[in-house]
Amino acid sequence: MEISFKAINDSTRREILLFLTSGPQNAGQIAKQFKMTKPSISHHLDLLKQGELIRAEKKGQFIIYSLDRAGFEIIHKWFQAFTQYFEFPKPKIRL
Amino acid sequence: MEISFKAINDSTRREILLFLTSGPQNAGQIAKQFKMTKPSISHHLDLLKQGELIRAEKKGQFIIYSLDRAGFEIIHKWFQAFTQYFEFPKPKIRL
DNA sequence: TAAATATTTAGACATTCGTTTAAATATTTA
DNA sequence: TAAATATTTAAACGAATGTCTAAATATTTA
Repeated sequence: MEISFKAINDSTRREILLFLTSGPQNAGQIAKQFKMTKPSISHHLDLLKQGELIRAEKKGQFIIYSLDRAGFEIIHKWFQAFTQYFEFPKPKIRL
Repeated sequence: MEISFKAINDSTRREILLFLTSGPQNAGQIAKQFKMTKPSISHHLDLLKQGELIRAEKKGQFIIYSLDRAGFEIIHKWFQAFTQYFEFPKPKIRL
């Protein structure tokens, strides 16, 4: 749990998560989105993985990253303790 | 936004938030819950306030802290970008 | 107004964090 | 098997973080 909160406490990592909502991507494609070295992105990916927000799957010489439900569930569960006190608007349904 | 994520990336601060779900409390009462000095708690309260997760109201010689909807909404909005990809179970209704 | 109470501010310090460059590992292609 | 490609690991370093003690500010009470 600790590490999931840590993982989302960085704008680069949150952008990576957002990027992955468009579908699984390999490390190189992810790194290409940022003006930051590959080792830095690799480190961010590692933290996201530790926080169970993404998972990695080796495919030949590539490593494919995708969103992992587990970490989001951790955050969601934490958040729910507060939903009793506030009502949050539901997202508009997109027709 | 940045600061809201930072604010919840600390177990003491998350415990303070949870404690405040039982209702508004003054700084001393909050500090009493933790084995940590008052200045440390004061600093945590300041960060939570910066993240708009709590608000402070002076009442005589006390300062009363309570949950602030604004910060929770920031986190909720961010989270919603991912709810399209995962379904999260609704909390059981307490009868 | 002096003392007591509640809380914060300031300064210091060790630890953690985000980034970089250089080197290592693994896989594919020629 | 040698070269190229994809990605990570290691080491270093400045910046940010969490904690403490000491001092300051504000309010209430005697």
